[in-house]
Amino acid sequence: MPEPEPLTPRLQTDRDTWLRAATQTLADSGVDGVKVESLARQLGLTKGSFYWHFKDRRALLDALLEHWRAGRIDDITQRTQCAPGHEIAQLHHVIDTYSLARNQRGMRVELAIRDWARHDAAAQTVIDAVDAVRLECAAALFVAAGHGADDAASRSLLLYAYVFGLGMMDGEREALRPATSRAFIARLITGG
Amino acid sequence: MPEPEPLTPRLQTDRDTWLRAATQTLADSGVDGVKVESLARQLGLTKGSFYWHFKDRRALLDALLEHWRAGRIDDITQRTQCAPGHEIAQLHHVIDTYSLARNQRGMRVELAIRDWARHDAAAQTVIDAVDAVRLECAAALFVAAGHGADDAASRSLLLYAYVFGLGMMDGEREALRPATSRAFIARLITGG
DNA sequence: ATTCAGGCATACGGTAGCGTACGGACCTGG
DNA sequence: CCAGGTCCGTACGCTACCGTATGCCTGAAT
Repeated sequence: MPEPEPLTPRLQTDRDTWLRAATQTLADSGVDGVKVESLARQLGLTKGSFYWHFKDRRALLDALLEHWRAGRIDDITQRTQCAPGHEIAQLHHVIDTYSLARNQRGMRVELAIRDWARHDAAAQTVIDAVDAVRLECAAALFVAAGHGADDAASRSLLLYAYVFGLGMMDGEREALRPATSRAFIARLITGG
Repeated sequence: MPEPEPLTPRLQTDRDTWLRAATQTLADSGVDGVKVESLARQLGLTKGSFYWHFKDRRALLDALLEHWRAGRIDDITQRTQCAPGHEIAQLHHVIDTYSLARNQRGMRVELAIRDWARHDAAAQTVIDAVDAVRLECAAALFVAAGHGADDAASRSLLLYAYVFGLGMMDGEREALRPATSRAFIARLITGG
């Protein structure tokens, strides 16, 4: 008789090892740098392992996208919840979180996926979904802070375009800029 | 005795054919899509032609970078010259020019090079040089419009980060957004 | 102890791309 | 007419990568 446990416990572990290495390589070298044999060498394994866990390279990339999508949507929904009256402060926190070097790795993954999305429909779909949720969440904060719906939508777009544009222009050097400049820009965006 | 003309006139024409095709492919598929044999097929030529005009693939990429650098620096220095008193209007024009879909191709080239710069030192050097000139030019306009030096630098950074971030997020859909929203954001950036 | 599936290695064929060697067509000056 | 340079095609070897086939090893269930 078949056992009631449908999934072996350790089965996902090694699969996730491949996923983590792939994410790291994606951040470092872009999607074209994510190669099966290259990852295998890096992990001290061979393709035999990879093709046991994944149907093919595309399956790895799709798993990567899905994992990123879920993580980003979780992240933004949590990060945009706050007590009434603190919406502008929370928006400043969002700006800092995204633009500061502290999660430079997350920014590199994001930029790699955005570039990937320019030639890949699946990646573009994920980007669109994440962007939509982010814009909606930020706009809700602006509305709660007293801005009109159109203003809120425009400011949200400015916020994210600035943050990701900064990540693209500045890269790692952002942290060197004076905090007063960052605060000045954040005030321009939030109107606070 | 050697002739005084150092360069044959038509020599650059076919070389530029390769450069144009490479730029187009760069915009469409990123730097990894720029392949010698692929370009040759696209042009109805063979590698024999390519390796006569260029030492290797890297030489093509370097020529691409240099051409882009010169063009962008020319463009921004021209676009930021204006009569006194019209600085803010000129800045609005810069924002529109960069963010509107009208030069979507230029934006795709720019995004491809920015992505390329994340793994290539030569591309990064070019990006840095272009960014420096752009920020300087825009900041000069802000200063001429009456802003302080720090404000001007911050607003310039916000301007370009927004514009390129928008190009990355929105891609081709930017033109669909209402003009009132674009104008609202431009006023937030320029303070006009 | 035997069986069996999970997990991985080895080995292979196939493709795409880089760079080189070489040859040939064409034009131009002497 | 021919010598040399320009411009390009053909053919080759090499490497990196993808995906498949297949076999080995190990631990757990019976």
